Amino acid sequence: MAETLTTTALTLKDIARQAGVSLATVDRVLHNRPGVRPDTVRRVKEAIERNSFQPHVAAAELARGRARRFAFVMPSGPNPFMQQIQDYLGEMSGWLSARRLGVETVATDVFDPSVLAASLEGLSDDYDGIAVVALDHPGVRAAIDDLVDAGTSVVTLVSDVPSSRRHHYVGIDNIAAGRTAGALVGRLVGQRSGKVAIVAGSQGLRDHAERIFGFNQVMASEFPGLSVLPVLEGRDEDGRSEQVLARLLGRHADIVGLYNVGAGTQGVAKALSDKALNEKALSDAGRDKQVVFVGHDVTALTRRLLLQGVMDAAISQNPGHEARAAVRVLLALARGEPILREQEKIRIDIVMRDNLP
Amino acid sequence: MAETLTTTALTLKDIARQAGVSLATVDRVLHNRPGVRPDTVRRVKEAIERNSFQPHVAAAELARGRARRFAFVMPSGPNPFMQQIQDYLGEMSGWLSARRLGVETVATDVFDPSVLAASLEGLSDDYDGIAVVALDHPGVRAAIDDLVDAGTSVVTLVSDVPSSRRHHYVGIDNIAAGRTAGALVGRLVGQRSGKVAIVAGSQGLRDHAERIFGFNQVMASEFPGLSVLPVLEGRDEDGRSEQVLARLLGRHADIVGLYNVGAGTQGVAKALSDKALNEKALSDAGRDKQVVFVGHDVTALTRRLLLQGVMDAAISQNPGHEARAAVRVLLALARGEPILREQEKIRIDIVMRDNLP
DNA sequence: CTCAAAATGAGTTGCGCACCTCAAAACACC
DNA sequence: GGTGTTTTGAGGTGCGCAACTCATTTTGAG
Repeated sequence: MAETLTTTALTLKDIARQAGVSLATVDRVLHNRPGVRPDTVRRVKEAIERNSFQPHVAAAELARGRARRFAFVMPSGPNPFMQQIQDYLGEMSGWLSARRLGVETVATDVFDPSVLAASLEGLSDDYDGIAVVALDHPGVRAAIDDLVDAGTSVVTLVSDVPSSRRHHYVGIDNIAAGRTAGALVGRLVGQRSGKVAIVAGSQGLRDHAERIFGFNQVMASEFPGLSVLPVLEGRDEDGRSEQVLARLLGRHADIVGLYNVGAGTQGVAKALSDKALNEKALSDAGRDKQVVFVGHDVTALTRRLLLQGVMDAAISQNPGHEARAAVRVLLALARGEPILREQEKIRIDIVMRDNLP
Repeated sequence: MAETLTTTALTLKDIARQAGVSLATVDRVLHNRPGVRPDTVRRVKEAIERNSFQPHVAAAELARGRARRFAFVMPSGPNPFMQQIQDYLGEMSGWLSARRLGVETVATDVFDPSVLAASLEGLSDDYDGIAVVALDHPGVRAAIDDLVDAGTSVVTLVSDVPSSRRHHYVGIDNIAAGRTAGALVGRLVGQRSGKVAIVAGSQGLRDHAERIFGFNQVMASEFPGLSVLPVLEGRDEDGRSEQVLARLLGRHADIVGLYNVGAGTQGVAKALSDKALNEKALSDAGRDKQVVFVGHDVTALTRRLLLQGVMDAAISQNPGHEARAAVRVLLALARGEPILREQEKIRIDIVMRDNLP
């Protein structure tokens, strides 16, 4: 009836006795210190295996005694999503200080590779681990690899540099996110045929490009009745996004779907509702006359738009989860503990009105 | 440029000095031990506040020295979702034993209130905390309250007993989950009108009833073109689910949507694909002839059905997250640490083909 | 067999805190 | 002022491990 998953009470002393060596030797093996014969190493490791012994993390942490410092290198500028991540880091402060962990945020222009690389370079002396919202660029990759070589743990956050030797990536697969957006737009449009608009910040941003790629993939293969219009670039600004989209909506009367890849949501929504108003003047349109609108991230704004029915779905990555996962991964790396991949994996959330978090 | 979120290096000794008292007195205040004048208590607490001091968890854990034991009271029988939770608990074994935490699973008939209550009664002697998949019944509520009175931490898992004094609920809002399912069926059906079928395990199960309630709520208020047929009860069994659904599909040619509330997914899918085959014999039907199928949980089966396009969406609660959240909450309760509500909250996930985890 | 190098044992210290004891001091009451 | 009670101080012990020193033993090379 009761199945035991774990039982332990052993200490290093027990391992030493079982292996027939002293505590000092076990310690040497455990921390890969030199001066132990290979055969002895094997005997100790066997004893550890046999008992599936795990050093008591609390004791280890206490004995090690070092306070660890982590840096979060984040974009300067008023990005609401990044702000959310920082807010959630702030909420962890009690948790962090109870573990003697220091987390500091370093704001920098992550969009300028040389500035970002320069910001990273100096950090390895001051920090045990670094989480960075990274631009995928050779200079940045080199800076990351230098940090890793210097013994600093590095995780990329939200935006990855797969070619670097970073230890971990905390974020979503943006191609899959784009595919998800495409499937949603296509399915929610239903049997209607028509055109689909895309508003992005810039196609030069890796994450935006990947999302667009995934989106187009799905549209082409599964929704032949929908034709995708050339991507509009709104630079993640409300004003410009509104402007370019309004012009497009004016030119094409048969737009049935809209994918907003990045920020600038306020402007996009404005252009869309203006259009709806105009049409209402002409005919009393039902749901089927409306444009299906899918965007990214759950912010105060998108939350409101979802509740109002202006927006149909938001593709989201949980910023709180990302903040905590990054800290946990850095901590696990610093302690030499294994990473719980399943726990740290960031999911692509589909958020609609009724499952708003 | 660098903003400090946390800095600490203080110890209890520093607090004692600042408050002008001895270590012993600080200890008394910290652990609510008697024998300290109110005025002194205030001074000590002020010193703690002033420095936002947090006791070092590792040191506290080590000094306290107690190994903690938690029990997970789960349904016996082959429920794949519950099996997943247990699997994820198993994956944590390293993490658990490194913290000297023992987690054991207790299988019982959670659907029989007296059996469940009896299982719970004996547990408070052996365990510091208990997670239970609870049936909402007065007897069970009483058993939970008894455990709480005995000083045991209790969290309800997946299924709640809101009227009890359990410390926490780890699971989703099933009404909102039903609403989400309703919105998905309605939106994916599009402009078509017709009938919608519901297959549940039993309307007597609180979670199923709540989901159905939420589902109907949305259908009634937002999709007047769709009429919901009486709920079929499949007892979460494949055979029976297939049978009742097949009969319904035979009687109503204009079924355009299907909501499977619980298990029995295999049977539901079978009935659905048989119908599709029959129709294909008559006319070469496009997507618009198909039945929109929304169910719950991501298992090997639903994953396959989503990939095949048989199923359109699965409403899911992350079993790994639930397992870990339950453990973390029990641990936080045992240690007297605060619970990170945001972290432990279980979301309603919408899983479609392209965002399959 | 000799000697240096390598491997190992034995032991110490301290991390920060919980928990305990015992004595001293402060206080309240008559 | 004396007595009993409450409050406080001082100190010790140990949790399990990391990190270190120094003495001793074993090993391998010559």
